[in-house]
Amino acid sequence: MTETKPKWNRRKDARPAEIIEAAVDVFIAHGFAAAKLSDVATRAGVVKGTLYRYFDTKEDLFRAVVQHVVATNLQAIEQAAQAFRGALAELVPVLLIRAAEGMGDGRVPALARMVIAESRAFPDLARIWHDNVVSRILGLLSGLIADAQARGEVRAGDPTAYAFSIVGPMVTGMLFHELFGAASPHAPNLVTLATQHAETVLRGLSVKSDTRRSDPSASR
Amino acid sequence: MTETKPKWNRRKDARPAEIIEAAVDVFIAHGFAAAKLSDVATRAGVVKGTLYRYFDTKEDLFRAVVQHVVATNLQAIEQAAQAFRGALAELVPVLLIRAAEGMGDGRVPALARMVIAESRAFPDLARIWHDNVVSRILGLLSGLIADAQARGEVRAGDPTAYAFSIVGPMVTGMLFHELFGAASPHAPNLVTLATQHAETVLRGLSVKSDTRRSDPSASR
DNA sequence: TTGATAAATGACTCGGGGGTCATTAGATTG
DNA sequence: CAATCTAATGACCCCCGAGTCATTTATCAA
Repeated sequence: MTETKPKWNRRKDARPAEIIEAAVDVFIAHGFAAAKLSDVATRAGVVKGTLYRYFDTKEDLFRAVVQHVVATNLQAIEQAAQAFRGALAELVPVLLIRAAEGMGDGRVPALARMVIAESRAFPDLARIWHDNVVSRILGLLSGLIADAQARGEVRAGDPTAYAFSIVGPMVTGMLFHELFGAASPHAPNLVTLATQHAETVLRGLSVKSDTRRSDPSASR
Repeated sequence: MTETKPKWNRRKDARPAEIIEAAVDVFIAHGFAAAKLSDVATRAGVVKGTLYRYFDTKEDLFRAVVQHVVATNLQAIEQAAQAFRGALAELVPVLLIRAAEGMGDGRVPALARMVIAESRAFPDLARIWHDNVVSRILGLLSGLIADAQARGEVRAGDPTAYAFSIVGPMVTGMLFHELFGAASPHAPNLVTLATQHAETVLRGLSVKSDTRRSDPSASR
């Protein structure tokens, strides 16, 4: 047993990923302000000082965390919807139910919560989230809606607002679970919500229906 | 000019309200962790030490702030909806549009954001918000929906999930504005969203419609 | 094998802000 | 008009965590 255990080893390229991974957990668990860099370091199997070789400041590390998670979950979302060709009525239920299932792990909602929490202190953080997640999804969806309108499948109206009609309840439902857990008597079952809301909103969007409401002032 | 200005005066009963008022602004502006009690004190025209005569700790003050705002905006919400007797189709547009207008000042959304931000650190905070705001609104609304179902106005389905279908887009829209402002090309106009979504969701809920969708599996 | 390089360490500084407390001085009462 | 009470002050303590840096030591190149 001459030289078995080195006190540590160099991992110039492996470290950043390990640190970010650890930081994700710590930030999600405690929020930005309450997260301690020493905790991050410990969890990464490293010492605090080491962090500063890879990240200049706590904020930098936080930004890296956000971008990491965003990038991770991005292609999945984008592929799922972008690869889709067909009637909106086919896509919406699939989209919502997939969302309901996919958010079960709590990684994305937790990060969304973080972003909501810290975006006032770091406005660029909101921008990252907006540009990479929200804007893409909304753009994609409202584009599909506009197409469906052109094909005469969907009633006249603002496509972006329609996009909110579609995804809003799911977003709210996820937030509800993230904040209040399943304990509340009003906690929605996400899959039920997705199924039922898809049905409901599609009935509302479709041109075929003819509910004859009192006010016939058409668009906008 | 013998005794014009006293250095300060006693305001045993006025102080707490003034302090809370100041704290609302500071907490909303910076979030819990970043808010400095010295700032709160200054804004309240007082010195930091004075705060501790009325609130034992920063957390206590924060809780008081939340409860204050909640209490303030509560009767307004409750009256508006509870006093209402009539068809759901009449209530929903009014409710959503009022929400769209009322949230313009940014007080409630900002606090909601705060609660979202800090609820992991202070779980009881989430409970306060849940019990006093979310639960009441949801209970009220799903009750009205159940009534409407009993009268044959609304299709079968989970009333709570329907409630999410109604309010979700508005909640999401408000959050959007709170987080990203009006700068984004996807920022919804809240009044437009309220109007259009009310129309849409009511078409989706109504039994009269007969969109004849592929799958006739009725309830659930 | 042996320098040279720089990754990693850990003990350190430092500032900021939450919380305290002896003192001051408006109010209050008789 | 005292004498008393206590709201309010402001100087203070002190912890804690972000960020630093001289030193150690694994790794690489020659």
